[in-house]
Amino acid sequence: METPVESTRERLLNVAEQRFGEGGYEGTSLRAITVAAAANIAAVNYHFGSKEALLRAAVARAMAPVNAERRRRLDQLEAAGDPTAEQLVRAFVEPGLELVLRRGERGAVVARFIGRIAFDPSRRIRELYAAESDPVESRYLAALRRALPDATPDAVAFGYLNMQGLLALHQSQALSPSPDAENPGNLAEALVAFLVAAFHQGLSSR
Amino acid sequence: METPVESTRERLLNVAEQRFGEGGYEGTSLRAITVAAAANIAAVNYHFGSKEALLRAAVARAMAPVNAERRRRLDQLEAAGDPTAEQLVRAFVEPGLELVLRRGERGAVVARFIGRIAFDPSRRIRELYAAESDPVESRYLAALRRALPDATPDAVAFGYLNMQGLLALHQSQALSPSPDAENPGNLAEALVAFLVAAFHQGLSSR
DNA sequence: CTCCTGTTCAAACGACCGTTTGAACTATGC
DNA sequence: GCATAGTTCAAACGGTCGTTTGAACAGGAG
Repeated sequence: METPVESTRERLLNVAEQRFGEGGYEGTSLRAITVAAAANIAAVNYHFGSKEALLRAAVARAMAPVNAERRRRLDQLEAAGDPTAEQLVRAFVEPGLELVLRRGERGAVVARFIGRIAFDPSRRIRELYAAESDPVESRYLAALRRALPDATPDAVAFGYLNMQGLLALHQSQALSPSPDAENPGNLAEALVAFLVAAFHQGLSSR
Repeated sequence: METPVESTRERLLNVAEQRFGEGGYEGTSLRAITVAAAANIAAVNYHFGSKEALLRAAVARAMAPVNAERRRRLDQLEAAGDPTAEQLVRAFVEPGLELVLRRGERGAVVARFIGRIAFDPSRRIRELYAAESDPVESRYLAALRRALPDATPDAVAFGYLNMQGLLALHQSQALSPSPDAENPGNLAEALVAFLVAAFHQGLSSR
């Protein structure tokens, strides 16, 4: 071995990210993960404690840079005055899609993993994801309410939910062949335009 | 037995609808279904042939009235001239949410089932759903392109994908506590307004 | 060298999975 | 009556699941 290669723990997280993203939590066995990671079955329980703890660790690792970037953008926007709805939507959506843009194949794997887990059939798993994506939510909601004074708080919350959902949907690539699959940059622009229009026009009438 | 109660086949479909909608396909065992339906394990393979065939039958039964209503509305709209984007969005979204409105508790169960299966982690299952929801798709796309002459075909397809996705998301109740959970009528209106705005403003710039 | 801590390993645990079997039951047609 | 076709049943099939066990291995500290 020339390169000090990844540790067993890292290999498990990498493979878990990929397989959970492809087959979901229930649909992926620890044996499939450990074989692909060239690790022993018992390694999962040694390093993480259980299958669900492995998932939790993978979600936390995958969400950390996204949350950090969202926080950074929010700080920057709010330091310059009251941000517009478009700026806020951009600050939410782009960090989620930049994964795909900037990190090549691994970025696409991470994005699909995040998107898939966010909509897992099991409420338990969805809540596990929600806990990791929570930290910036209330700040975004407050800023959006300020940017859209004509919309009721309920309407803003409704829009935020739709934004979260559509982003996760595109991340997971669950929407059959997305027309922008081969061009993630266009996807981000199209999604931002779509959401901004919906926020501005579609919510005020409520 | 006084009432001729439902047949084993119907009870299996009803329970499958409910359980698959709660736990997803992988997360729901045939034993859980047959116990709740007061049927023998072997009944599934006798009446349907396999677990997947049971799912297929349940999806077909659940989608039939939705597809029929969408077709009916499309026929009616096109008979009266070129429909607007709002009319088309309404004709797509409302049949999917009317389930919840008109059929009480069972309607909500069916809606959640449909929404959940549409985003199942397994590509196989998603394709099974897509096959059932296909028949009206091309008609909608063509009508939408006519209603939005300023948007490119790709942009219209992108909007249709988002509409499909958001509807399924709200049907599945995967978006944590939806603010309109207790009032499905409002949900339909809000979703239509949200989507119509996005279609009109958000797609023309592409 | 010896101890010790951290890691990996093959093997097995009990539980649950979807599916199949063949016998038992039911009702209808003759 | 009897045969027949449709349905239900308990039981078992082989497999896979997440988890646990206890021994083997590694390498730095004393």
